Amino acid sequence: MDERNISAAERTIGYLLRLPYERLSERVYGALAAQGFPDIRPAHSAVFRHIAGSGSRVSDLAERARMTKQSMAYLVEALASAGYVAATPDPADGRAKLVRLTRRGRAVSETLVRLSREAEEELAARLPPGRMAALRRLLGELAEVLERS
Amino acid sequence: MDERNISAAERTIGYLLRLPYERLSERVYGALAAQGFPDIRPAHSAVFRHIAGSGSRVSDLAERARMTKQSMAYLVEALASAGYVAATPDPADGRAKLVRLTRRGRAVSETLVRLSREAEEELAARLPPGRMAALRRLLGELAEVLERS
DNA sequence: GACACATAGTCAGACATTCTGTCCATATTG
DNA sequence: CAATATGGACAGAATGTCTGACTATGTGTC
Repeated sequence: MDERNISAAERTIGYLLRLPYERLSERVYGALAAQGFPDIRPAHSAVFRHIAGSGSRVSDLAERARMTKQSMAYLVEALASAGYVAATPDPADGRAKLVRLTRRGRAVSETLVRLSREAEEELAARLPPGRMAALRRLLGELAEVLERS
Repeated sequence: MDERNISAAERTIGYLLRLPYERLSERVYGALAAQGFPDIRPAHSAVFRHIAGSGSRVSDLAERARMTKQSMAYLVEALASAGYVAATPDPADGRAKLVRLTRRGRAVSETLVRLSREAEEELAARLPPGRMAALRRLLGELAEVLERS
């Protein structure tokens, strides 16, 4: 059996999910760097994706991103020292601090969403009409099932 | 805007791809560990996924996995010292060596494919009939488009 | 055949991203 | 108030990736 071209049957669903994910990441974070945010890396999306407009606690961010508090704190610290987020004490809890996006952080967040949408649209244009919408719909259903566990 | 529950419109396609990928990875590599291969981690899939039955060069593996020779050599070395692969000189090229799966390496490869299929089937059972097949088909089309670039 | 260039692999070092374990300060609850 | 839980910080480690520099071998041209 020649595995140079992995047969369709042997492509795991994980491989099929990972391939486009990585290509999109490369593209989006490359473009983000070109637009003046070279220090934002894919790992930081865990923060941008989950942070609330009113600010979030590190613990909350960690839980939503399914990582340890320490790992999330590392990401937040990097973003804070680069001016993308700022932390203020949580008035409701003396132990906690609220992490908020700065203006620059909001710019990153909006740019990420825009670049991702653009990448998706360009990819959609290379597929038969409706395919990308169907894919998005299916992935949404899958996410719903997964979030329920 | 409350971002605690990311609205469907704001879910990037990257996020939608990444979510199931990560859940599947956790599950598959957790099960693999439980079946006696605790030292195989997701990064090693770059080797298992691309290695040819007749053996592959490190450079070839690196290129197919889209990583540097050095990074691939690091993964191969870890697998070699744990007995999952073995390297022999390439008779056709004195600079090169051929990396081959050992019996134990083939067992891992087969187990990975099986576990992934099982995970996919169980997930499919939690979706309306046909959805997983449709998803796989769409991801296959997407991969075809992406490989062409 | 010699030289120039390309390729396979290695060594060294760096960095990013995660983890575990430990600890302190503050809340919460019986 | 005592006991426990929680938010966060500090220290250390493992993993996986990169760049740069290097050696040895192969390839192609004169």
